Amino acid sequence: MLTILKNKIQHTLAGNFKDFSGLPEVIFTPAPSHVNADISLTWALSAAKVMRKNPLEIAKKVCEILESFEEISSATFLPPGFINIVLKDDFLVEVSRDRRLKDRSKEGVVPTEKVLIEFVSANPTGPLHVASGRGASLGDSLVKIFRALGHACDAEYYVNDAGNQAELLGQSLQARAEGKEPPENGYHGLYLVDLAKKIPQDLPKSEYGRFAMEELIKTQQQDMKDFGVEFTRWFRESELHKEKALDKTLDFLKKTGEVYEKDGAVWFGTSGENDDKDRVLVRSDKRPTYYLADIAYHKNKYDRGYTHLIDILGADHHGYVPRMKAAVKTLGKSEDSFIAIIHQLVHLIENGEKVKMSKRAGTFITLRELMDDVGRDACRFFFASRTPNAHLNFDINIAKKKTNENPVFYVQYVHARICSIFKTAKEKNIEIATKVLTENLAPAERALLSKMLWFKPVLESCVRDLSPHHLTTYLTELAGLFHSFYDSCRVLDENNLQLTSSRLFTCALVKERISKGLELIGVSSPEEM
RNA sequence: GCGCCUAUAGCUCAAUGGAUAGAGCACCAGCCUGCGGAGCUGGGGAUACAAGUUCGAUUCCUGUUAGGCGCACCA
Repeated sequence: MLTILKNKIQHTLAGNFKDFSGLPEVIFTPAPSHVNADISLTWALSAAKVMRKNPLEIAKKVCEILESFEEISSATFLPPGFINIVLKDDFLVEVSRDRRLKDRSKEGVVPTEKVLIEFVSANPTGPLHVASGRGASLGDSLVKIFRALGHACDAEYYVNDAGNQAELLGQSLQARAEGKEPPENGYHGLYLVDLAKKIPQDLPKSEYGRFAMEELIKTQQQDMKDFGVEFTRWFRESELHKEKALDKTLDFLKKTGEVYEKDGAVWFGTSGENDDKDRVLVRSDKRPTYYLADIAYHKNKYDRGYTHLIDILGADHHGYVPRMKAAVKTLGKSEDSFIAIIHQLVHLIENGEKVKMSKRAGTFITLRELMDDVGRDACRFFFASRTPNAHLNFDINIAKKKTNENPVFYVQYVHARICSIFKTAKEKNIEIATKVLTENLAPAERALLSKMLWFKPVLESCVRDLSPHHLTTYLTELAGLFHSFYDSCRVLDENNLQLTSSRLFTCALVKERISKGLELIGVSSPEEM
């Protein structure tokens, strides 16, 4: 409904200023707290450039136009040309009742865009560590947000089960089974000690690698499940080999003329605007590289009908992006059909010092340990609240405290409080209204309703920036406004049942937003805490 | 050496080029004979440094400093 108003304003302004071309788009932003309005526009400021007129005069004219709108109570302008809109209470109430996230105007249209987000994709040689948790949180939240807004979006985990890692893994496992230390370049994590105890008695040693890998894949799948992350598909590299996808991809690439042989290896001419040097596809010993397999995998994604591929990678793999972009281009796909989200690494801090993590030495902290210490909700909320391309500091001491130093409790508490109110209301047989009373709307309740206008726009920001952190910020703000409302507006008042049921409805709306928002980042909405 | 990312309050995080830079936690002062005090109200406290573009810069450009990551016929 807010979109409808925006479009209406856009058209009206276009009509009123039809002498000008290239007028800016109308963009609604929340009004800053000190101006006491619902919506702000900077349209006059940007229009001033196009019109070559004083922005303040434009703003004045716009306000005159907006004042005639039936949805708008007042429109005021301030230097240098800000416009602040106060909605009429009944319109605000109507809008806040609208829970639709999907745009109904597009219903019936066959979706032409299919997004595939690939994330985590950790090697099946050990349990998942905390950095994978960040990628998992990002990916899963984005998939859920994309879907909530009505986009077709799938989630995929690429299982690298075909490399020569299985052999090394097998050797490491065998060493552990014999009570020895794994080979120098092997896997030293203690998880293999536990796994060694589970080796079936009649299993030939040649199968140890396979066995360990399958077990570790199961562990990773359980980790993801317990972390609240769902994948549409766990795609195995071995599937590509089965259908000779690497050979076929290589043939395809050869036809483009960018493939050549040198020193007995097959090279791909990726250098140029993207990459800084050419890359090997097939080694001189005829074994394909990971790169060729990954090109085949991405080709497979396109062939399955996905129009937009999003890969979520840790910063330690960012150098990989240029060659993938080069490959995408050679596959005949537009460069913007492939997007890499690079998230910076997670630094664990314990007792004020950085925890050094080494996968080879087996001294890394697993996602499982973190979840057990901190709880899934706190983990998910914490990971989701930072923009991907910034480093994330994770203070283990604070995390372990399970105190309200983590804002997730602040948000969840709103949900628990509302549930408690509902419980009391039910005991007293007070019904929830289907509408909020617009007369005598208390300031705190009005502020709360106004905040709820921004739920969907916030989700759209998340899609725009490919990050769920706007949502956690929003939820914290919404929670703050609710606590404030709760404090100043008594909900249950048996002397005024009409007001009571109206406020119960406001609570119901908040509860819906909070719980939906938390759900989108994989956090639970407890009814009691 | 080259490339990518980052620097905002004591801590952890926000801010499509906009207004008085917002929150949570911590700290100080208040608030419970009513729906959950894991709460509310008030207070102090921040854009690494230097130039530039702009009516306007935390945001964009350049440089400096500090930190993280990457530069394989590994994945």
